[in-house]
Amino acid sequence: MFKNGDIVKVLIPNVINRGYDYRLTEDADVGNFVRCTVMNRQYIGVIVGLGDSNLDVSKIKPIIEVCHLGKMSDSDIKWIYKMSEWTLMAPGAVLRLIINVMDAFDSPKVEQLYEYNFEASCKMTDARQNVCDAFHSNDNDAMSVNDIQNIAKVSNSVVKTMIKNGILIPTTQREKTIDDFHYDYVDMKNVVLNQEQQSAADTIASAIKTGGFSVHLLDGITGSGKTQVYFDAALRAYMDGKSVLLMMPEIALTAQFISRFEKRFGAPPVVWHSNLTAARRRNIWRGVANGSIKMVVGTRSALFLPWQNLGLVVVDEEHDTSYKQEDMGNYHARDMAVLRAKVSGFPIVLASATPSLETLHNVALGKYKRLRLNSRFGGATLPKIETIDLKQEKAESYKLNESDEKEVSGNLSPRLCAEIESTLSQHKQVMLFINRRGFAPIVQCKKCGWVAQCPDCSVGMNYHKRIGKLVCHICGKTQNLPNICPQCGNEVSMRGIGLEKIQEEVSVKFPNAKTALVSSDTIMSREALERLVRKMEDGEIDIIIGTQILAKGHHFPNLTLVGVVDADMGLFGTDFRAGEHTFQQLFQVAGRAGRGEFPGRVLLQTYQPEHPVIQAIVKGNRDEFMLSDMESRKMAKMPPYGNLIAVIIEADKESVLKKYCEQLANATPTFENGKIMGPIAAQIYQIRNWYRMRFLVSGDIKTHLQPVVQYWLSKVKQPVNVRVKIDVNPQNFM
DNA sequence: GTACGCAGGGAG
DNA sequence: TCCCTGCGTACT
Repeated sequence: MFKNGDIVKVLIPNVINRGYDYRLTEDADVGNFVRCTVMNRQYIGVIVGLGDSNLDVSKIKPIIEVCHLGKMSDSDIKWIYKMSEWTLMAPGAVLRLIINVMDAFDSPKVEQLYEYNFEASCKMTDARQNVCDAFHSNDNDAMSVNDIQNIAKVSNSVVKTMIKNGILIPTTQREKTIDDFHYDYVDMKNVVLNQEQQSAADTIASAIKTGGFSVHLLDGITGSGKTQVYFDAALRAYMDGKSVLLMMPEIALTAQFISRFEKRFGAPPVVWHSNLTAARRRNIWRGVANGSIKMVVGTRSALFLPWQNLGLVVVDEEHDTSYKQEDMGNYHARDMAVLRAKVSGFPIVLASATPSLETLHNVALGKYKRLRLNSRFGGATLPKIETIDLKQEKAESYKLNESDEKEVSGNLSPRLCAEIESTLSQHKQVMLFINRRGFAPIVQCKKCGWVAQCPDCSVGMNYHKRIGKLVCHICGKTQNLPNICPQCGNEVSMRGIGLEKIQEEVSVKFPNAKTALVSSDTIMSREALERLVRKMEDGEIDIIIGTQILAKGHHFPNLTLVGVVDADMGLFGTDFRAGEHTFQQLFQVAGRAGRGEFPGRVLLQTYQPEHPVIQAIVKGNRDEFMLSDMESRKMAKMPPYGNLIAVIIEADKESVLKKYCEQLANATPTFENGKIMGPIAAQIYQIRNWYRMRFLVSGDIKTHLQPVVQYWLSKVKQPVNVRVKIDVNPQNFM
């Protein structure tokens, strides 16, 4: 306990902060949130210890106030520093992930709020639908104009018109506060676990009871009932008075999932994701901080809520790449969750049908305990998976109009088409998977070879037929499609396959089928996805054509055929994880077929039917494939058999970038069992007009690379207008 | 990161 | 002489 007048060290939630000293104006403790100023700006910081700078007393400012809402425990603070050590983010940058609800300590704002008037009929445009979805994702709470714009991602004029037309109606100005909610859960005892599930649940339960750090991998195929097992664990920890976090990727957080939760726990979960109103974020943050919210279902950022007495974390779909944060700092939420459990000493559950290689490696080392669920629920059988060799079975070309002379080359092989035909005739549904948005990934001149490029990034632009424009998939910039080549004036052609192109082919070859296109371009919110799921369930769709957004989470009982248009896509990247990720993705997609009472079939179109990844999926031998992939990583000393840190240098001026990289290259330290490679131009050299170079630091598994990188970077002064991004265990090699 | 202060250059 | 810009520094 510190006394009024003591000098304490306060961590400021700021990208560069490592702690500043302040004078207390009242008694306070380590872990207390305090309000203070840095350069005349107010921040909420955290007391992390006794002041230790040798500053003149006159320079040390007083704290404005101690906030009596929540507290960080010693282990929470330790976790911040551990995470900082691991990711090489400043501790303040880590704290900023926690204190990201800026107004959590202010009294609620008085703002005009609006309700959505569901009685009013109006013309539904895309933008208005997004507004409607924004209300749905916040339980139809009243919202401010600001919230509506931010969440629905619409302009002010859309909101204004909706107010004028009476679709949005002004309502009370008071925001709901934490006291307006009650979060009590009980075991509804309406689920009977099978023997396998029960034994897994018992193992986790005993870990919760004993306490202390342990990692459990809940390893079971889709439909094997992983959710109910971790629900069981969550209940036990909750009943023990512990706080519980159920973490999952954004797209797995479905209405289906929420209703299962509600059924089991007797009340809906507190849901935390990126599309919440400011008031709701504030409420949940405060509720977690004061301990009244003890269970949250949320995306990766929920790990950074101000947890009190956190006693269990579940990471569902632990292999999912969306756990890797890449814009605000570089951290892997799954790994940081494990770190948090380790520091605080509580059990953590990782769940997946296709665990990551890193996790399986930890199982092999005996660090993680594997709990297998083998039987599929309700007797549903796994789909039969076959390949179609595109070298043997060429897709037939087609005419866009009967009268056309020209034929367009197709991408759906005769066998796949025949299977679609027969599936449709049985009144069953078809899913076609192609993991590329838009119509064509390359727009090129037929004569001179000119390729449409993004003016701000060094990548080609994709043609999107739906909006009739060229789109950059890196920065999102759109441009008009040139009618003729701007270089030589000749005709331009579309090359490569995209989602929209497949839809075109489907509409020609199956003119009577009702199709739906599903990608991040057409599905802007979880609600839009839910609507689609409902349409699918109601049989309003015959053929659903989509990207990986379709790969998980949904039961479609009538879906019996899945066609993967290009199974080779992603197999031959430079990324050493290409095989693993392709396997996981195709495995997940394959899992969509035949989840109901009807057996499913999966057809993979490929030029490489003998490729080990394809063979592993066909034979369904995940473990064998993982073993062989693991072996090749071992040979190449790649993770998990080696450590990697990517250091990406970005600058808006090429000269500055070049000079700094040169200095860094000259300053590379030598160290045992590892090396620093580079600089090379990053795979995407230019993004949003910033130039990018990349160093790769590698070392064997026992070498800690973080201190090497830290020492190396500290030797060269970083110029202004240069960004240094440090990516520990990079997942992506852009 | 970002506010602020200083030095240097151009316009009046 | 004033003001704008660009760079460097310090922030407790």
